[in-house]
Amino acid sequence: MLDVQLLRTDVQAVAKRLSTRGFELDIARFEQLEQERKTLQVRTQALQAERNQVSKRIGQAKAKGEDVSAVLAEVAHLGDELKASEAGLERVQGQLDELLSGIPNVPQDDVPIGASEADNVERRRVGTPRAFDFPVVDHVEVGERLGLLDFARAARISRARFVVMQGALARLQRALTQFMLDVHTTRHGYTEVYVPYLVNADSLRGTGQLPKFLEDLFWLERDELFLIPTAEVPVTNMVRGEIVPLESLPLKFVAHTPCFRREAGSYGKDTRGMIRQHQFEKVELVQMVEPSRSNEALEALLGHAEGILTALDLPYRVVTLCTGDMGFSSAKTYDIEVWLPAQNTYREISSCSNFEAFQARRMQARYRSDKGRPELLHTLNGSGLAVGRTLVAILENYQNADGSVTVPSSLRGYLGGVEKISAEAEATRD
RNA sequence: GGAGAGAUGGCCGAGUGGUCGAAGGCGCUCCCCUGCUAAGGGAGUAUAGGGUCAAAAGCUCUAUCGAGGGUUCGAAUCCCUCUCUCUCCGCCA
Repeated sequence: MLDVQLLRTDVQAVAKRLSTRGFELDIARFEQLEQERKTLQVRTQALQAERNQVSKRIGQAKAKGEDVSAVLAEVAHLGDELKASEAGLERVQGQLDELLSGIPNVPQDDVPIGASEADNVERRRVGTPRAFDFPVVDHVEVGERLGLLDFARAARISRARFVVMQGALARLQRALTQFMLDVHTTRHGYTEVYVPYLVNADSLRGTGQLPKFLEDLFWLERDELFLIPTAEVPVTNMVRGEIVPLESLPLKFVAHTPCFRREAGSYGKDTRGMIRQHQFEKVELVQMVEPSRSNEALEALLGHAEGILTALDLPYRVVTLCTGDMGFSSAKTYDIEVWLPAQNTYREISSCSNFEAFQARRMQARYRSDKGRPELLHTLNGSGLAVGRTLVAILENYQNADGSVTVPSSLRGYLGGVEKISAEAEATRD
């Protein structure tokens, strides 16, 4: 949520900046609601003040044993008037909140302006895609030939966009998760947290998934809970409604969770394979920092995510998302895209964003500044990394002509020293 | 799931219809005193929003005693619903 003060003082400038991301702010409506709000609030508060004063007088009079019927008659009219005024204010405030919570974050000045993915700006490429001397196959074929990846059964158990993995592949996913968590906790200074996978609506409002993106969520209506679409939701909401001491900053959390997404509106996209699933594993990095530090924190966080890819020796590139492609709550986002040889392209494997105070304002997540005043935190997060897609990248980039998959050296310790996953090894294992 | 008890400021804790944003204590900040330390004295110490103002300061108003609703001229206090915590029983990983 944007600072309403900002809109009051310079709505034109805000609207202009929002238009760069394809959002048209209804200025007339905002100004009209603000006008109404102001009138109603002033009137309501004046009536409340009057009521309070009279009530106080009644109390004093009664204490002295005086007759209060005259004063009571005086306030008789107040009740209905106040009630009507309060109701009006509440209605307008509600409309204002609705308008406000539907406005996306304002992009930072250095975010490239553009309409879509096509206008994102590549920032750097790291690693060289491997040259294959045999026809590469995609991860689905790699996994199915090994007998370790099964979409048909998953569909029977559940429905489309789910997967069953077994044997060395299931273990490889677990190894990846462990590896990522270990790197972030021991080398990058994050505190590992374990969090709920079912969250309430307030948490989703806090990080900006609600009210706009209900369609993308799995919703357990009976229990008024939602399956998390990302660990960002429970982890960021750890500080909702809190005022954290300055000394505790920056807060750096890493969490491994499954993520659940309905993928409404993406029916034709990525229907094959594990790229787009209703359920996938992710290791998420979240930071809460002082406002002046959030941009350097974003660069650092991006580096932490990249560290996983370099350790796995997977080629990738970093792109700065343009205004039109950024997420609703973000002020600046970098995507990391990993090389997928079978698609002959780079695909998103991490998204690192600075939300500035946008989420913190919704959550009322604050810290006590050196001036002693509570101020809104800046929140950031990024995948470090999407485990499922990392698995895809390994299967494709590390595939061999004989159908086996080499295990990246940094993961071997997590797999009991196994160097290669092959059909034969699977057939002979205990 | 059943029975009971509770939720007040950074913390402890008083407050069962009136001058209560809330006694008292602890903690914290500033000042004074004390040649160190200890002790003592004084002042201050929630959050959000509105109005005034170019802005800030200041002044002023409103809201908030777990959350939401209700009764009342007036609610921390009475009523209803919900959430959470604790104790006992049951069940369970």
